[in-house]
Amino acid sequence: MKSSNILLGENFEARVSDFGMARLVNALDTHLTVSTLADAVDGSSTFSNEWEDDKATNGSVSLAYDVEGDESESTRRYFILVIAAAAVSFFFFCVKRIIGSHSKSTNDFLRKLESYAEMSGATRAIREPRVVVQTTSEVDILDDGYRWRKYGQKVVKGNPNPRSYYNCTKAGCTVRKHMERASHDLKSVITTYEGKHNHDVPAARSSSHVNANASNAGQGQASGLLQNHVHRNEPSQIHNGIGRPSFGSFNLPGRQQLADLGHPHGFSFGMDQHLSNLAMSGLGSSSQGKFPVMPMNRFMAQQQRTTNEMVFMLPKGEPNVDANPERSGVNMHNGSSSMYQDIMNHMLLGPHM
DNA sequence: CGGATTTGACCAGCGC
DNA sequence: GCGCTGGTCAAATCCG
Repeated sequence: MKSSNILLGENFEARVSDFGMARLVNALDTHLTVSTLADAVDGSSTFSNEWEDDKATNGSVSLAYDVEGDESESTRRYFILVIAAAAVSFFFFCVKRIIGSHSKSTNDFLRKLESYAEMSGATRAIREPRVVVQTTSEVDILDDGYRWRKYGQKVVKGNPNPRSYYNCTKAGCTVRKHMERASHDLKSVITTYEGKHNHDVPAARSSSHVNANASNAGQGQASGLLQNHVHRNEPSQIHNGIGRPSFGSFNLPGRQQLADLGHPHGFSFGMDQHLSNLAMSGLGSSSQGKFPVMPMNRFMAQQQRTTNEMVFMLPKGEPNVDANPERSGVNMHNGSSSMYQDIMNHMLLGPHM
């Protein structure tokens, strides 16, 4: 696998509805939209790329990027471009995983995106990669398949809800995460992952993560429900979803759509009206509530009882590059349990396989 | 009894 | 230098 060195700029945040790429994959039954938009920039030139994948997928994707000659916008445009490349790479990773193809046109397009990122001078030292996952959930516990040990809890400024800190229990694995309920929305759970697992997802899960937050009465039971669904029901669905794509068509409304969304620096994966809340956005001092939300399909009915919306974000102020090939393995087949790692690998490394 | 959780203390970074 | 804040440590406690 080749690392793409795609850099995610500061303040990058990405949203993906619901949890697990496999579930996302299952949801992609109509069309996706990928677009980028500069904030109130007039396009003196436009980069666009129309791409059409295998006929079997009936898919087409275009990317639009608006630029202007204003020098003061150069930094912003740089970030937008890089983020766009990362987002599209992420998107194409999804596509490629779904259709199981590596068509020439796909790879050409991805290479073009990569080259754009590199042209932007997108190389910088980074700290541990981070992924922020936001979900609307009745329970605090989001089962990502790994086993975690709680090592601390803290009330942070601006949020009356305590933040819980977890370590991966696997020996030698330094991955950490912390979870908290959003102050503005008690149903919203924000999980921040830091680092990358150096091991596979545990084959079986114990109840290690249950009752991690004693302040939430009854969560252990609810969490157990969630885990049951994740580990019994989902794998079959995931398996069915991968390699059996059901894409409709992709189209790219570009800036118009995002303008409608009212978000200045966004790009989004627009699904049809069945889809609920899949969006990616970058730049800006955005709070979660400011993100555009794109519709995304409903799936995982059991999961939805507790988890309705999932958002992936690369946190602000965390430039991310991780070109370590030893840690770049894609683990899609592990289903939702490896979602976090997939996100990390492909948002940071690109879709090359 | 072993592993996980709780929780107060401690530490480091940052801004003033 | 000091205070604030986020993050981590570790002893005590809980639980299966």
